[in-house]
Amino acid sequence: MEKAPPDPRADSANPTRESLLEAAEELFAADGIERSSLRAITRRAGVNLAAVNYHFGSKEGLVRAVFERRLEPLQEERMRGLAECRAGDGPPDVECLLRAFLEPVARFLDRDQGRDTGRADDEGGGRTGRFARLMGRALHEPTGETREVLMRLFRPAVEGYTAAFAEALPHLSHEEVYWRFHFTVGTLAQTVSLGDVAHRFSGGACDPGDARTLLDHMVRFLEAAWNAPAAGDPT
Amino acid sequence: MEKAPPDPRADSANPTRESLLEAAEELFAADGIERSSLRAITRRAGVNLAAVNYHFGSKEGLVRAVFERRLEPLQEERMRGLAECRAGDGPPDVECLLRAFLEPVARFLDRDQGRDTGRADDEGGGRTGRFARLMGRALHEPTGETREVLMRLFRPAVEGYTAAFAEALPHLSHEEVYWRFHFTVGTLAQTVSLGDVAHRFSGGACDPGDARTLLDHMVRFLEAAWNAPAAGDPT
DNA sequence: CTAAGATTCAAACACTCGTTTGAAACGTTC
DNA sequence: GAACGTTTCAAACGAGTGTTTGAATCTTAG
Repeated sequence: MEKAPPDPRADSANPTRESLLEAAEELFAADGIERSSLRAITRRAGVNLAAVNYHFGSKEGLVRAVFERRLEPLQEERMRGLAECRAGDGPPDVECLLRAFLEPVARFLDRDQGRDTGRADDEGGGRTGRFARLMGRALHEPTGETREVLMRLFRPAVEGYTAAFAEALPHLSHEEVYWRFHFTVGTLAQTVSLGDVAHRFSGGACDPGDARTLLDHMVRFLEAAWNAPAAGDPT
Repeated sequence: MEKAPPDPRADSANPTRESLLEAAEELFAADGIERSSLRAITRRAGVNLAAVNYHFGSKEGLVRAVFERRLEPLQEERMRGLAECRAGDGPPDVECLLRAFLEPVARFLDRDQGRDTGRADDEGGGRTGRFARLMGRALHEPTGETREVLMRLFRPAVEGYTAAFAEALPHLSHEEVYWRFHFTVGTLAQTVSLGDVAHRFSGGACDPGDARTLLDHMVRFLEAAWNAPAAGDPT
């Protein structure tokens, strides 16, 4: 209230804002949010230190903007995919739901983000996309406000998809649907943020940069998991 | 090399060491490693600020000690469980492997840690066990050396269990076994460190403090997932 | 051209961090 | 009880943090 950032139109048009978001995303993904100092971010972005507080109000505001820039379109895409899975008459299909939920993230896993980062891939990242690692990591950073931002951004998709899964698998209890959805998110988060660990442990057999193959692995794994018998079911 | 900490015998007998490990574990779990300052830790432990550097050499040494204290027995327990699953003649059973791998962690989820912490359960922590949350979070903290410590502690279990899963499901490729194991760890990590999110999103239906029920949910989910058809398999 | 507003900049501020220091207190052994 | 090594303590150090400030610069309109 007392110090709203001066964003008259926080659109794309501002080069300083954009380079800050780019640099912050890179460093957040590489070193974590807390370890990335504003001095390092502004140096990388080639702008003055005070620009962060001028354009975003605070470091927290920058963090929020970084997440919103990526997560809002991602969640919208998820909601569109959910609507498509519901296009038919009967209950939605489990595989369709899984693909609609996972695919927008898998796209981030590809070496290049599909975004206009200017230079192709500088030394900054590892084997997987920058924002992919950042997203997986962000869930586990307990910073109070960041967590609230993520919850707010995720909530519509969580509610929409759990409802759809409940329709697709009507024999599952409310509790079980939520646990299985939680497990699904865990599978995704682990893969997205720690794919390089799988690469190392597997001796190179697992390539987290091959988004298509990885997505197929995940869908096959999770589809069978969702179709597991319910709690009291003796099958 | 040049400044080895003076641990002649780093055993349990030292009260300052012990209170430091306790306080550090609590704060690391609650606020994250980086956000927990040595001043806050030593204040909570009721010891002098310099005690950390005296007993552990550095903050990094304290972090390492916190993880080793819990993870070494946990991994040993996992290895014992793995040996039990292999007691029979045929290939090991998938459910047996899952329970042997997950159960030692699920124990940490219970409100009381089941460990000899002296007092039963002090106020520390939220709905799930302290160390449980810390473990899930630690995987995602990119601190260079902490990560190496965790990799070293986890490696034997990873190798042992992936080999056992490969025997249990011989139709799976090397790559697929590692990915599915990776997904399994993700499911566990998410549950362990973000169980309260599931609690919130589910409107209270999911209780991450009920370790037994939760373990059953996970095993049922993951067993079906492991039994999913292989990559090229048209079933 | 000039006045007004938006943006950038170097410098400083107030603070916290992990670590170090050197003296005090402690416990043990001769 | 004196001497010793171990452990604790208050205080400070130097470096790094996010943020603020006020003047300089750029942009745009009257």
